[in-house]
Amino acid sequence: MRIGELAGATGATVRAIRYYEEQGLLRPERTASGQRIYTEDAVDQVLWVRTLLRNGFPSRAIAKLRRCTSAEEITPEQRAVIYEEHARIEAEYRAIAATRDRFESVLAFIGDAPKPI
Amino acid sequence: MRIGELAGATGATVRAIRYYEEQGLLRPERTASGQRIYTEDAVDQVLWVRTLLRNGFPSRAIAKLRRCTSAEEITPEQRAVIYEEHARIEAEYRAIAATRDRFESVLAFIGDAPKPI
DNA sequence: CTAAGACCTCACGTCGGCGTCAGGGGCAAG
DNA sequence: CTTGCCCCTGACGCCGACGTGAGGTCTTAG
Repeated sequence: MRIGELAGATGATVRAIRYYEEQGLLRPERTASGQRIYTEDAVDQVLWVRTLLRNGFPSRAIAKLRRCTSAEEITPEQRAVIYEEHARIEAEYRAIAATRDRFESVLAFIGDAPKPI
Repeated sequence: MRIGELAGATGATVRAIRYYEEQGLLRPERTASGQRIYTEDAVDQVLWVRTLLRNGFPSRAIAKLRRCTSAEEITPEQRAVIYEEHARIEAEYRAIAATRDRFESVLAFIGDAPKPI
């Protein structure tokens, strides 16, 4: 598929997809004339990349993990990135959970009475 | 307390605290010579502001919520902000939880074998 | 063959949350 | 009184994840 189709399938913009490639997150083939050609897998890859980005992953961390596909060896650096990011995401998860709880208790009062935030 | 003490008590930098004021998130008193004076409450306020910012709240949303303190009326706009941000944080919570789970399953394999991300 | 799209590569603009000077004022201790 | 530290107001810098042209090329429908 070409870039426009991939964009449509993922909800990303064309510019964003080119940006992901620039950051080493995607490696599409090229036609003789230079147009990018993506496999079907790219859809899931882009969706996953966007999930990670939304969750605060720096694109460099994603790029480092990018090469660990099924049967390959995992490098110590990749292992470090995984531990590091896991810790970060665990902390973020707890923070979000706390904030969400606080909002829910606020919502329990809204509709009737105001509540301080 | 003065700004340096507040910074020490909250882990924020002096610059950050001045920035929060610039965005309407804090309203310290001033001495005759212009120095900022904070009450004890400011510590919790700053901590809460930073929690919200870490959780992806735009500072303008925080500013809009800032005025709804205990006994006051809540405006429709504030109500809207609360619902809106609650939806956002709920979505983010689910996304983070999913990513965390994915990482945990990866971690279950690391140390022994590589696992795709 | 031609015209409309879709695509290409630079390359500068934007936005939020501060960092980081520059240049100057306030204040408690010795 | 002066030394040293904290404080003040601008104002520019930075970084990441794109947006937004400009100016040219490719592809495909008619």
